[in-house]
Parts: sequence; C-alpha cells; structure tokens
Amino acid sequence: MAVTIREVASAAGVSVSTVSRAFTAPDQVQPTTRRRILDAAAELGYSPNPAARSLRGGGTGTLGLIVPDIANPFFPPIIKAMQARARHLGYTVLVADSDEREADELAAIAAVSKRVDGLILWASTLTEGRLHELAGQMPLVVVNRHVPGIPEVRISLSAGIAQAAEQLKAYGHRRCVFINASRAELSRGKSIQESFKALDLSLSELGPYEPRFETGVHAATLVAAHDATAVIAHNDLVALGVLHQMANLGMSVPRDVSVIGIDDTLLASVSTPSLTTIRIDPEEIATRAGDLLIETIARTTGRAGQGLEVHSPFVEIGSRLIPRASTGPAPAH
Amino acid sequence: MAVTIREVASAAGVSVSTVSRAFTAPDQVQPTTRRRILDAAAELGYSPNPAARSLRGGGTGTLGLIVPDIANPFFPPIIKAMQARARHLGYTVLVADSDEREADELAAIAAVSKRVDGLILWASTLTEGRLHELAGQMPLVVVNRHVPGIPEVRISLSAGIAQAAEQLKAYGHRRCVFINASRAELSRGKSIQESFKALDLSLSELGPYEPRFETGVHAATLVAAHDATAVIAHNDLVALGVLHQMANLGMSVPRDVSVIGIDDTLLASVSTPSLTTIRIDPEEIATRAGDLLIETIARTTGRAGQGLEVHSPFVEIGSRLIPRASTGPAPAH
DNA sequence: CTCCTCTATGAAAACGTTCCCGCAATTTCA
DNA sequence: TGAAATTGCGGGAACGTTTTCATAGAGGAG
Repeated sequence: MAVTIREVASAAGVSVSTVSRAFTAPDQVQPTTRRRILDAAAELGYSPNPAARSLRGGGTGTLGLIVPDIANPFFPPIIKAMQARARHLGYTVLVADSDEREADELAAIAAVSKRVDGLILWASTLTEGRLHELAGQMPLVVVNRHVPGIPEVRISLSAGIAQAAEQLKAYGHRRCVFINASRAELSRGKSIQESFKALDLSLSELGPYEPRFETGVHAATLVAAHDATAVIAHNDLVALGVLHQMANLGMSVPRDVSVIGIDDTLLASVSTPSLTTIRIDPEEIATRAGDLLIETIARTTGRAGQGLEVHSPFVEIGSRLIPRASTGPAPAH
Repeated sequence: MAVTIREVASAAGVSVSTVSRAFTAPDQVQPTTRRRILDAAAELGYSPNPAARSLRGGGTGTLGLIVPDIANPFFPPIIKAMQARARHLGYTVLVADSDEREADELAAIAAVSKRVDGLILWASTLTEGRLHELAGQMPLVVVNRHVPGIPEVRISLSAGIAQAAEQLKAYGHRRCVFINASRAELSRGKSIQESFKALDLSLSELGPYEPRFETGVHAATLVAAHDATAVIAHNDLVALGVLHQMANLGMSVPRDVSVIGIDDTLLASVSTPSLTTIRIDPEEIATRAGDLLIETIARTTGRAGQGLEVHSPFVEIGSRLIPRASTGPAPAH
C-alpha cells in the first residue's frame, strides 16, 4: 500500500542503505546521489514508516503529556503550545488525562508509555516510589510536583502574589481572604502569607475546598463575614464563582469588593467585569517542559557528554499580575 | 530493556507463537497453558510492543483527531470524551489542531497520518479533491463538513434553534438579532430564519464576523439600533462579549435584553448572568464520531461483510436549549 | 485396530527501517 | 610511487510481533 524505502531505492538506482542514509545522515552520501534519492522519494511520496523506525530502536518521535484534566481551561493552551514546540523539534505530542485519580493516571500511563520516548507528568498522583520506578524505565519530567532526582518544572506564584498584594495595598485594602482549594504550592508555601504580611495586609484563609465554580459561590458569602474587601481565589474558575455570587448578593465588583483569580485562563478575559488574575504563561511552561523532556531523552539515549550543556533538571516558571477590571480602590468604611 | 514476547515464552515454557495467540486469539490456546502464559506475562510486566505490532500490519491502535483549535473551549470536552471512548475500545487518540489554516492542517495531517489507523477531520479546510485523495489512502471521517462519499458526522442546530425561538416567543420577544460569524451550517441553512419566521419573530442578521469575544462587544452596540430585545450569538464566546458590552452600556440582562449562546461550553455556565445556550453534547459527538471511524477502519481492513451491520456513513447530532439566566421576559415597550 | 479429522503447538517468514561490516575506489602522505 | 587512510556505497542482520504452514498427538468413526 504505502511506498517503502525499497521502492525509492530501486527508483533511484541505489541500495536501501543509501536511501536511509540520505535521510538520517545526509553528509555520508554524495550530494549528487543524495539529490537523486530525494527527488525519487518526493516523486513517489515516500515518508519513512515510524513503526519500523521505532522498532529498530530509533525512538518513537513522540512525547507523552499527562495532565489532570484536559477540560480544565488552564491546560488547552499549554497543550497547544507544546504541540507547536514539539512539531518544530520533530516530535509529536500524545496527550492523556488522569482525572486526578491514581487509577486513571496509571491507565493513562499504560496506554501511552509504549508509544512515546518520554513522559511529562503534570501534578502526578503517584507515590514517589512509583515515580522513581517509572523514571528508571523511561525519561520523565514532572510538573507541579517535587520528587528528588527527577527533572522538574515548577510554577512559582510568588512574583504574581507579591504584585497582587502590592496592588491591593496601593488600592487601600487592609483585610483580604484567600480561597484555598488545595493547590499544593499554595497551601504548602508560606509565601502568600509572607507577601501579605510584608505589606501589613491581613489575610484569612478559607478552605481547602474543591477547585470548582460552586466553591467560589459558597466562599463569597463568607467574605463579608470576614469583613474583607478583597478576595484571592484558587483559580479563575473559583474567582468567577465569587463574581457570580457577589452579583447575587447585590454587591458590586470592584466597588464593594475586589477579586483576583489565578491562571489567566480564557475565563478571566471574558468575564464581566474582566478578572484581574495572576498569569502563568502557557507557552513558556510548554516550551520549558518540552525542552527539558527532550534533553532528558537525549541524555538517556547516550548522546550526553558531548558538551557542558548539562542543564539543571529543575526549571522555575514565574508569574505576574494581569490587572483588569475586578480590582479597584477599597470602599471607604 | 523492555521485556519481550520471547522472554515470556521461555518463562512459560512455550513458543512465542503461543504467547502471541494467548493474547490475540485466546480460544486457540488450551486454558491451562493460557493461564501459565498470562501469569508469566503479568509477573514479568510484559505488554506487547505497539511498534512491532503495527509494523507487522496490525494497525497502530491509534485514532487521529484534528480540530480547528484545541484552545477553543468547545473542543476539550470532546477530546476528553473521545479519549475515554477510545480507550474503552482499545484505542488511543492522537490530537492535533489545524488553526483553521490549510497549511497548518496539512502539516498536522502529515505529522499524525502515519501513526494512526484513521483520521477524524473537524471542519476541514481542505478541498473536496484533497479530501477524497486522503480518504483513498486511509479511513476518514469528517465532522462539520459535507463531502459526498466520505463518512460524516453532522451537527444539527435546528432543534435547539427552534426551542430558542419558542422560548423567546413565549417571553414576548418580537424582534431578534442573530450575530453570524460564518459558522457554515448556520449561514448556509435557512433553518434559523425559518424557525423564527414560523413563530412570527423578526430576525436580523449581523455579520459575518470573526468568532471572537470582541465581535460580541461590537455587535452589542448595534442591537439597540435594531430595536431588538433578544440576541442569538454565533457561540458562547461571542455571547459573553454581548453580555460584557451590555453591562458597559448600562443595560441589564435579561431585563432589558435576552442573550442566547451556542455550544454550552464552560463559559456559559460560569458567566454572570449564566448564559442560556444551545447545547451540543460533547460525549455524544465524540462517541459517534469515534465509533464511525472505527467502523470505517474495520470495513477497510476487510473484516466487513460479516453481517448487515453496515451503518449509514452519515450521523446527525442534535441540539437542545439549555435555559439559564440570560433570557427572560421582553421589556414592555 | 486403522484411518481420518481436529486441536494444540512450534518453526519460520515477513513487516520497513537502521546500522554495523566489508569492499572498492579514491585521496592523502611520506 | 607505494602504502595507508578515507570515502561512498551495498549486503545483511536485527528490532518484536503476527500469521501461515507444518507437525504431533488425541479422539472418533468405521
């Protein structure tokens, strides 16, 4: 059915070895023969069979990406960016989601692991032991998870948080609420508390809840009880819940209360009022994670020690505040 | 590195042929040997190498899905649902996006076509000729596109549109506006006009524009000029633009004007007010498209004429109105 | 009891590539 | 100019499976 290397070889009057070299090691074949081969290949519409190639040991040319939830609006731009980056580097990306359950994550890994050269695991639910085991079997990069010895991409919200605190301070807010929905690096780090403390802002923490719209709706009613004038939500979705409930309560945003989201998803830019949020750049994270995985693959393959380009297996992605219409001066009390 | 069929064979004391059969044709091997093989395989952690399998001719076990834009919130739930369905059927899904440009679509197809058993093309930008050419090379299913002779999944908005018209009629609306952003089946079909005409509602069409938030913002200012009390937008995103601008103009939704979206994306359920929209069920469309492709693959493989199960290569997906808070009684004039 | 039909299994070819080896022709160097 | 090194190319094995074909044994019919 499909045209094989053999047909190209006979069409160009050379052996299959030479055709193979013409593609994979162009400088090992004489320019004139090479051109003849490439022409023949183009005319016949030949392209190498990835299955045969990877069977022979050349890798699959595919990167695996496992995210908690494809439908979470935070991820599609990242997936898209990683696809673009990978294609540019000659790779394809195979995406699956874990639904944040260990069983599903294992199923997803099983489904893709034999088809990819390496895996990016986002917020993996697996134990350290399992992750190390997996890392022993194939190149691995974890995102939003720290496991000693495994290459890691980390998202740091501290810059964005600090900017948010500054903005709120400048607007005259004094008492704020943080709606926590168990985002690891938020609940774990003390950086939010510290950022606010440093500016003499009081910050009460609500939760942890589930990261859902309804969480924001529910938490909004508690804000007034805390006598707070500003809310930082676990993510944009929760922030929209807050916005929604504030409207129901007859409160105006940002006149009566300021609201800040996290992630800068599409939701933030299309809400009414548009949502001030802490942006994590999807392109940057996709690029860095993809590149880190490809490096790790290269190192495993053995093409390593050819230079000093042994990057640290730890990459940090920053964040920054995107001011929009949901934040404003604190109401006079 | 990885454990092969040969190791399982020697561990179980049988030949590789028998191991292969134990997996692919379980009833051709004696129960006792089969169990022995399965046990050995489980203990060694064996799973067949997909590359070798597909090289031998058994297909890749992967479905290709090419959508216009992964980041469009309409698609992630569909991708997710198709992944789930496919995994259930023993397949994996490889997703790519075309960015609605022919060059990118061709690049995406080139990148995935050799790795999949068949392709689902969503709103393809390719010419009929190219599509037929492609369909000659591999199993193909098109969605939101009609090409004679190619299996097709079609989304029909007529039911949802009719329900929307009924609701608006019941609420006492008389003059409506439709914001068109070149969605093929909307601009092409006269069904919207007909649905509204049938209920004696006037419907003005704006556009066509690009399907963006700003389109809604822009169009909203024109609605008043049309003396209309209800707006149907090309999709939820555009509808949110309308919502946004109405708030800016000091108009209240739904008190002054009713707004209806299309697609029932996440956006619709989290906006303020929540958006009445026409829902297209992502699970249904994913399931039907996936199943149709798998059928087409099976037919191509030759496993066809074993029954009368030759379904029509044409599937229609319905729609329905999801009433939420953005529609209400027309204002007394 | 013999012959024939099944059934369960093994041996080996084939899928399309890559890459190691070997060979010839050419180039380099003393 | 002769030997050595280099270059360009072909032959063939190997990757891990599936599947055809062959074979040995079991069981049934006559």
